[in-house]
Amino acid sequence: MPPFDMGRVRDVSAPAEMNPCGACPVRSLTVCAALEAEELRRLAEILQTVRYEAGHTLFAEGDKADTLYNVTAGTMKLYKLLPDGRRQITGFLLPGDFMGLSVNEVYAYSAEAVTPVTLCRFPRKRMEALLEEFPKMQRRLFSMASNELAAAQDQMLLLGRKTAKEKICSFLLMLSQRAQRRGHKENPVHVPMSRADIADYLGLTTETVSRTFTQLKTSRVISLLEGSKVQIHDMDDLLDQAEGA
Amino acid sequence: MPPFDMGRVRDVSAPAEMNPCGACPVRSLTVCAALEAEELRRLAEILQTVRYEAGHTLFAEGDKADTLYNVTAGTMKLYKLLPDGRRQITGFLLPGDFMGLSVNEVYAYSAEAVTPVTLCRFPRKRMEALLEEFPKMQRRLFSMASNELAAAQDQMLLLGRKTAKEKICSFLLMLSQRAQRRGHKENPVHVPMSRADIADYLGLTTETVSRTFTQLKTSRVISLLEGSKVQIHDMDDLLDQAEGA
DNA sequence: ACGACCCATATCGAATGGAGGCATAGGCGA
DNA sequence: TCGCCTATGCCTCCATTCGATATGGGTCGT
Repeated sequence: MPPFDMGRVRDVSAPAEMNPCGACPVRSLTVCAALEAEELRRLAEILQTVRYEAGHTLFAEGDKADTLYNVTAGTMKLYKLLPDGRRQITGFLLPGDFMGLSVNEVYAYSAEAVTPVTLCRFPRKRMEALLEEFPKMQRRLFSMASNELAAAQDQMLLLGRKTAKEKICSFLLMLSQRAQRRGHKENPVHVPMSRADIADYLGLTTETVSRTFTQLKTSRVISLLEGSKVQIHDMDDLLDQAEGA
Repeated sequence: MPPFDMGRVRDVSAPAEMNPCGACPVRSLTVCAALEAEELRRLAEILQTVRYEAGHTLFAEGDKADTLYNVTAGTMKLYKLLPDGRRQITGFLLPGDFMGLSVNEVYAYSAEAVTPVTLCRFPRKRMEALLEEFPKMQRRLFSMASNELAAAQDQMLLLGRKTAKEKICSFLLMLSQRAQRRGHKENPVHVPMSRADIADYLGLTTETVSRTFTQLKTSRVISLLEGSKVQIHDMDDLLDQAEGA
């Protein structure tokens, strides 16, 4: 912990009557999609908009899970640790992604900001009450969880059976597709996380990630651009490389 | 496909008025838990009880997902394939487990019986209608999906960061805990699946699985018993071994 | 019932290789 | 300038691959 906590909460929420949700850029992607104006207003009542610096830990595995979050800007990482420090990043969260589902009222992973982030913050109890009231939102959350489950299974295939090169290609492809679904251009891809984070997400070491990037660059599959951007030369080629075809 | 399809459906459902759910041994574990008698009756109306032989494939990745299943007896495996045949088993289903959640109305994995199994079979459409009607069931399903998500994250940590020995120990531990939650004794553990299946679940090869079992046997952590059973000598020791402590 | 045979699965040894570990050098931003 | 992140060469090692053998359950013929 640094002497000054760079990640302290700054409440930047607008007065409730302005309804921050109305102008939310990621509303269509997340749990608030398809809510009526009145329902949105009720949701806005219980949320708080917060901002954290890169590197700030929001919560750790095992903490009491009394808050749910929705990412509205920036990138987060979720991870689990082994006693000796080995780390597995279970997911990167982009704007529109939801975080905080828990089992036994305890977080099953730690959460840290990769870039500066802004989040909607919901007290768990009040959120649950609202879910009771709005089955539409409940269904939406369930559907998001189903999607995450499918993504988790893809990740298991990647971790268990893919080679280093296939892992990196799959990773770039995933970032590209997620960017696209958020209305950004799918190429070049912005890769905001460090080599170490990529390694801990793909079950590799930083050295292997680095070497593999070089190899893909040399074989003209990708180029590394300014500002952590990666240019994909042939999307179909990358897709083949990602599945060993 | 064998000349006779050993896995064909045999409808063994009792007449509707007998309400097969009333006597269901896994009701408390699954989606039907906490349903009232009347709701159970409605559920029973839309389900069919089916039985398949070991080795039968219920559906394959990419098939239209118009049916949901609930395992009532036996063990199933779910898996994904790469074009060249590499396989990752994403999960083993035991009695009480649910299967068939889908994205884009298409199954994201293939499902095959490991042992003879009996299943409750729900038409997707009618199940969805019932979920609308019984929010209690919707919540229960969401809670089951959340648990699965947490389990998937544990599995990512295992696949990405654990050694062969830690993987095998974690696997045995998981089987033991799941048996316990189903009211069976947690030791010795029944391990109904082949070395190849274990390998494809843990991201190893059959040889490594075999060698690791011998190694654990030699170092007196476990014993292999008759009938695919594994005796765990010290549960706490196994837990330490599973996390590299 | 019994043994011979077969096939699938499991086991084991030796050699190989892909990714890891370590050290160092280079680059970039604070 | 300092410190962190990244890149790369060299060597190591764990798990894989390949090959061979053992085991065990099931089937068939006598």
